[in-house]
Amino acid sequence: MHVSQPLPYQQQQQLQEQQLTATPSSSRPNTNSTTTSTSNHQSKPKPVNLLNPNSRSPLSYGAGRKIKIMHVAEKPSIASSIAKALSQTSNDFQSERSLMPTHTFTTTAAKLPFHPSPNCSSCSHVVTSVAGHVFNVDFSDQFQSWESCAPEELFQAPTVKKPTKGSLLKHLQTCYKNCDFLVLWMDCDREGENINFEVLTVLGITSEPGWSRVYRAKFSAIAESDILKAYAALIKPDQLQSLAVDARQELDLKVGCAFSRYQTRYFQGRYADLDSSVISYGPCQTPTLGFVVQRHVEIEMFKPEPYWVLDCAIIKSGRICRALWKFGRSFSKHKVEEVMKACVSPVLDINDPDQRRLIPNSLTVMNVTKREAKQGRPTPMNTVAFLKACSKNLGIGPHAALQTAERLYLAGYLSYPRTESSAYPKSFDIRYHLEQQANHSSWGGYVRKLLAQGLSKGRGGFDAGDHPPITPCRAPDGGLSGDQWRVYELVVRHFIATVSQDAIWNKTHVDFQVDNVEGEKGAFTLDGKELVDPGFLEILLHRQFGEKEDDVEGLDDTEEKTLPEFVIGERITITPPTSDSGNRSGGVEVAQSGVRSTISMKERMTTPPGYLTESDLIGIMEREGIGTDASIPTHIENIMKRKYSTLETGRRIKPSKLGLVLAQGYHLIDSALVLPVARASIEKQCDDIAKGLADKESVVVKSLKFFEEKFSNFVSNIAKMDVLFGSSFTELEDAGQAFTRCGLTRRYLQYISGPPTRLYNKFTETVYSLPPGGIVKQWSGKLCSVPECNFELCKYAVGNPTRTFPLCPRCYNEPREEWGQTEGVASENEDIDDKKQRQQTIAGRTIVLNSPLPDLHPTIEEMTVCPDPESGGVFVVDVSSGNRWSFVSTRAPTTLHLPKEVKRVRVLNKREEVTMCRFIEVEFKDGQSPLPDGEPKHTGCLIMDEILQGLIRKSFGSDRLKSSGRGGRGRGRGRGGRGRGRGGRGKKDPKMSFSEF
DNA sequence: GCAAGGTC
Repeated sequence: MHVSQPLPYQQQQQLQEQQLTATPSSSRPNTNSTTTSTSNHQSKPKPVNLLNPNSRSPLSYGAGRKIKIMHVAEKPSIASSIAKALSQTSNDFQSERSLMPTHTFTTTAAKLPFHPSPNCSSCSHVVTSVAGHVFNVDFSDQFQSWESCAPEELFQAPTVKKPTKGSLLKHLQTCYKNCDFLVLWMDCDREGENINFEVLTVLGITSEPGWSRVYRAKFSAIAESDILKAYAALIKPDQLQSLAVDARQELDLKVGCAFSRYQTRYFQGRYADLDSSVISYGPCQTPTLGFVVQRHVEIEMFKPEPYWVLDCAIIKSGRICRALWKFGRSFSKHKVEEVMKACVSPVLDINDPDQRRLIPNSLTVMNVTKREAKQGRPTPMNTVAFLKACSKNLGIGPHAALQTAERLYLAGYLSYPRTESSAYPKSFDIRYHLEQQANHSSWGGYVRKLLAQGLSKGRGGFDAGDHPPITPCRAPDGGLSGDQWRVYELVVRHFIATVSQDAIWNKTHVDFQVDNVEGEKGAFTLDGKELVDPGFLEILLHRQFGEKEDDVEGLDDTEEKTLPEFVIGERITITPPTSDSGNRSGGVEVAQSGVRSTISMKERMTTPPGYLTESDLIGIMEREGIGTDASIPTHIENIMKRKYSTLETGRRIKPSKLGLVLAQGYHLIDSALVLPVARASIEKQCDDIAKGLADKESVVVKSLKFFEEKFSNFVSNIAKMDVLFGSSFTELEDAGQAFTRCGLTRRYLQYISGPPTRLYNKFTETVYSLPPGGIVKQWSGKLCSVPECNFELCKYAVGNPTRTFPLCPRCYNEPREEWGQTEGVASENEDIDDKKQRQQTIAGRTIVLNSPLPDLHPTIEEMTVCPDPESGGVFVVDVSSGNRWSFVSTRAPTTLHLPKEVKRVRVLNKREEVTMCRFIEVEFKDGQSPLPDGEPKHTGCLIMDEILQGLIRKSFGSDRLKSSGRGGRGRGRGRGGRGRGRGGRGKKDPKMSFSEF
């Protein structure tokens, strides 16, 4: 048999590079070496039949020697469970807290056999983890900008996978060094399987010989025994499931972004007061909005109608009990009147021999049943139940609840908060977790009692396998307060309740029948209940947790209601209502025994349903398959953030004007866009991939075509939605104030305060967006220096201290390549997390902290006094109208201050011969020239002229709008990374020196 | 300025 040797690290790197170079350049990213093309990820070069893992047996690999195995889990907590379980027999266990906690240890083949290499002598293990997905799917750089293409082109645009954290790739590659085998321990679901293949991509294992030494551990719980069992029965990663996720990712991205870009552009180009920076669309967020709007429509459509009921009051033993009319209610007043008349009319006394005497009618007790009823203890909580409970009982929204639970999890107080399981796994040590709670001042006593008398088994629910239900796993210790404490207490009490006794009620049910009215029309019932044993109710603060026992109706609260004794056959006189006492049926004899009843008719109105509560919405989303336990809070948060809906009292969600017109607009054009079916169809297609019934490529092609058609239909019918917008929002031409002049029409542009802020020319119907973050003001009437542009310039003031730059509305929106970029080029390996840290955003939009015009834009060039080597930008004259002159860097919060004696600064056309920098002319205020000879003016190049340098004081601001405490820009991200010589800002001599030039 | 899905 062929025995393959492990690939040394360098060779693995080469292999990966070869694979990357083998991909067509058109679909490859051009800059980032860690980026791989989606379409080629996992599929090229052609691996040795991935679907037939046994195509090459590794059994004799490593025979007789020590082998090294790398294990990768989806999150650090699982990695540590795995390490703990596998290292039981080892005595060299070590944990290292690097980027991801990494555990190493050695085991012998005798004590812990590794089946893929049964004849090795021993195994050295390295166990580490990722943190969810390693890559994020996005469009390639050329399709990032909204200006880069028409939205419909996004359907066919190439996608790339960008690392969420670049340093993680290095970490994994380092750990894999010299490893013979790789065992993947991601969560056992589709996403986990996809992450498996992401790790394989990172390690460059896309073909033999690496593939034959890759295994997947399939575990259904994270107890030691489950881990060992999975380790003993390793399988191969399932590429089909992973491909299903790839397909889902691509579809979500393309459909979401195409619709979002299109409708944002369309409506923001027409209406001024949408109050949302982006009009997003998504296969989860839009149906979520749809549910909220649907309820609104139900409420709006609701017409209250009068209905009538019979109200029966039974007075016995000095108490009044209200019996329910078995018939329910009727919308016919006349019918109810007739029944009531029959009920209260006197009847012939059958005991009267003459059959002439009238006596009042009676109710007869037909039946009295008493029985014991159990109210079942609650089911263990999964994420969805937890989120509902937090919203309902604590008034904490799903987003905040999950965040809080996550913090509690990381601090060790709670088990993993994202779980589908609502039943304790067999291996879960309930008693152990309960004992941790036995000393608490509020519930310790109850817990001790419970431990002594014995626990009940967890009731109902479903064990999804990967995580137990949400449970406390650390004793309360005074370290918690506020919402963290409230959430913790809720989980603890609920946990205790799940293993407590059921509550036991004594329930009484009494049936009454009006003597001469047959059937339900003449039937009334009375229910009472007494708590015999509170069981779990004693520990719960929030009685909503109590679950109804199936066969007990009306036990949805814990109120006791005792009834007087009734005996079968007992007859109760019906007294006519006092209002009718004027015509008491001609001297009817009324029984005065103290037991009597009245029957009266009540008019009521039907009432509309309320708006959906968060809890309702979570329930609907779960039922309709919109989002996952982990993502449901995000989708709800999303429709709030985008101003599609608002949170009202009682944690009810009401659609906004914008949300309403969107959802109703989709209904007018194509209901499928707002119903859960779009999501369902994506899911269905992906299911087929996972099951091997369809191949990924053709599913993606087919689905894209499907959504592309939906998109084009949407575009051609957008007018239908626009009508709704028109009646709800202000059109741009009716909004805003005259601001600066357009260079094309010489008419004033209107300033739309937004969000987003923008300028609008109603004659050309053109929208000019403005940079977000700073303040845009009118200026002097000076025109843009670009030939033929002629737009009036504005001022853009940003940062602290404020720097003010010129801004041409048109050039900002239509930049030319020759002017260069406004954003410093990111460091070579910048990943998504780095980028997030570097950027500040307002409502999702990146704040423009520097000059909005590029440095080579003619207007900027005219004002440029010298380069700013530290940032790669240039210094320009600050255009604020204050009386102090300064030069500001276009790419960093750096300012060169001129003294207050300076009256005016002019940038001349003349350039210095060596530095090519422009000469500047400084003019001093009358009699205030600091120059030795009192010269009123001085001209020179800022870099070469010592007098000018002597005048200048340099200051550094903060890059951040809000002070973050860290200050500074972190790593140098200047263009090309040059000019890092100066460092240590603020500590330097404030007088600037250009000697380094 | 865009999605949804992992998780930190």
